[in-house]
Amino acid sequence: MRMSVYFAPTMKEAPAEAEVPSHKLLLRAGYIRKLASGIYEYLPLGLRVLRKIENIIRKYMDEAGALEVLLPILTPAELWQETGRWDVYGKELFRLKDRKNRDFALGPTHEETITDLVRKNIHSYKDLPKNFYQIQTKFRDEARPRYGLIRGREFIMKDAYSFDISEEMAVKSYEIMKETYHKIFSSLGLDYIMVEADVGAIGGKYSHEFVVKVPNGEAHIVYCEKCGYAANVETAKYEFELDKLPPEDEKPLEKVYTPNVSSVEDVAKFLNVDTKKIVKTLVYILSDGRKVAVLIRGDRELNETKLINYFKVLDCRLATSEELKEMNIVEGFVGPIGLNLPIYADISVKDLHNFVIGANEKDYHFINVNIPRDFEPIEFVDFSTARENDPCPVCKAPLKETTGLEVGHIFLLGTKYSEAMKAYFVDKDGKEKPIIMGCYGIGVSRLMAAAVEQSYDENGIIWPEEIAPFKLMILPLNIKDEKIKNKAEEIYKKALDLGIEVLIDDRNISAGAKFKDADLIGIPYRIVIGRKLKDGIIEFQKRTGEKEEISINDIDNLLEKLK
RNA sequence: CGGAGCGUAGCUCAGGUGGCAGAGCACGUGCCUUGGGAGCACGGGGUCGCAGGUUCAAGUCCUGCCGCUCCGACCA
Repeated sequence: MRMSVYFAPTMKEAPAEAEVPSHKLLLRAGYIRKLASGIYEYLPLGLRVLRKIENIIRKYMDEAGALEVLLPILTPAELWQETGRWDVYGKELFRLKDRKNRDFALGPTHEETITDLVRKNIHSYKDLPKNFYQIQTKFRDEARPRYGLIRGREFIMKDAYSFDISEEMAVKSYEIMKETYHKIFSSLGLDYIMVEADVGAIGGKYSHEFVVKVPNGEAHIVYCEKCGYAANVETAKYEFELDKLPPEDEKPLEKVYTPNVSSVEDVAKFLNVDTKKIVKTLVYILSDGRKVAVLIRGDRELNETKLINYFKVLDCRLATSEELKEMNIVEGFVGPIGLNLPIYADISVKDLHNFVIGANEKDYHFINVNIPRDFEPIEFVDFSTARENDPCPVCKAPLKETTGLEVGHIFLLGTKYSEAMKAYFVDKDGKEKPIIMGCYGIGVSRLMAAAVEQSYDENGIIWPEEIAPFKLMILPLNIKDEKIKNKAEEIYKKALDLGIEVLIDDRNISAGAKFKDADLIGIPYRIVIGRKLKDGIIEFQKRTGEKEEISINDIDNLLEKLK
């Protein structure tokens, strides 16, 4: 491709609205443009990257035996009503009406549609297993689109759905997808990690996330370098046995005056005790209306996902100041003794001695509290958010913490959708049974951003070779110099003949501008043809920084290597 | 959805107390230049987000709306 006729509008400055590196660079380098919040146009360069990513995904999905389909984006409300998600999905679901006033939704995901296809066309165990996938635009009316391609309202996703005759076979399908995802993400040239994940609202038995490691990512994960354990902090087990304080003799319970001292830090300072000996009492309202008190050691953070899962509710939240007042609870001095609420405790509170709690009275705390002498929780449960240096739940080595971007998520769904939508098959024994499902997503457009987040410098993008829009860029520094121009054209033609994806900057602009644009766009390899041509020398550069001067006689060898 | 901020040329932004719409970059033409976003000259480009109000006069003050971004909640 020739830059002189291409469309890659670069910008010296990033638009003020762009905050994160991938957003700024993809805009500046002419890969994308914004149409509206969370809605982007893919320019020629951007589309090439998308296609590269898609093709890698396709290759491994096909290899795994998955069958590519293309489902409608526009889906009738009836399907969503069947599974109840028309109501549950909420405002995130883009809804619209047709001319006859019928309700439709723009597909945010396609469990309903694919299950409908399967129930209408697959009836026997002989037709199973099946795995269908598609690469398609998805719509979610996000409350807060952000970070460019990372969280959009319209985005491109690969979604796949497996259908099996038994739990055992479904697990097998799941494992095949897990392997396939490993192949895909390593082929994309990305530094990623697979972690255990929460199943979330989509439901199901278990789930893994594939997370590209980037600084300041949205996903918080802990992992063990020793044994390979890795999990989202939402779901990572807290191994408290190794985090316990040494046993102590019980001291007599005492109420102490702690004027205006309520936060854990303040109480620790005021009473001169370790935050590990202070116990926070949090009052939560569950989505089914229940109110509970949850105790957790002062140095730990409560994990609401674990709370939701334990109480088997959809959601939970901390009680507001007003609600506490209505319950006659003294905010800032809440404690389990004399509290008229069901009391649950995080395992961090177990075997804790002589600790501090609120006295349910303004400006007072109890010290030297002991379980079960002074009160007894209903149950000790793992409610803690895992964090760096916690012992690994598998091998006890200290965990590492990192952040990343979730780019893939796989779920073993079970029969949630097949039962709701009556997707049954007749088994060998003649009995009708629900099909066991799995679903598997990859954020294609988000991957494009994730790749940039992982690999860039102050001058621009540094694409992994696997997904770069072009492999080679040729820079004739002075197009008015016939010799330079002709040599560049000659190399360009050779590269094309060899099937190398090559971009030549044949524009009549200054050398500096060509270098700046080339750095910004981030093509992995570069041949620079300038002054030294008269000595028979051209330069071969990698976007990562290495440069070497080579003789024009070695060009054929060089191109052969790039093939 | 809660909190904060912003909206003036394609982009980045300046335009105290109300008084002729601005700069740099980008764009066009010409000259010159070609190893890190060169220089000179000339030129084109605006519904100052929208609507209403106050005023002799509004980019500027007031009200409402819209859009965009950030923090949080949410997020298969």
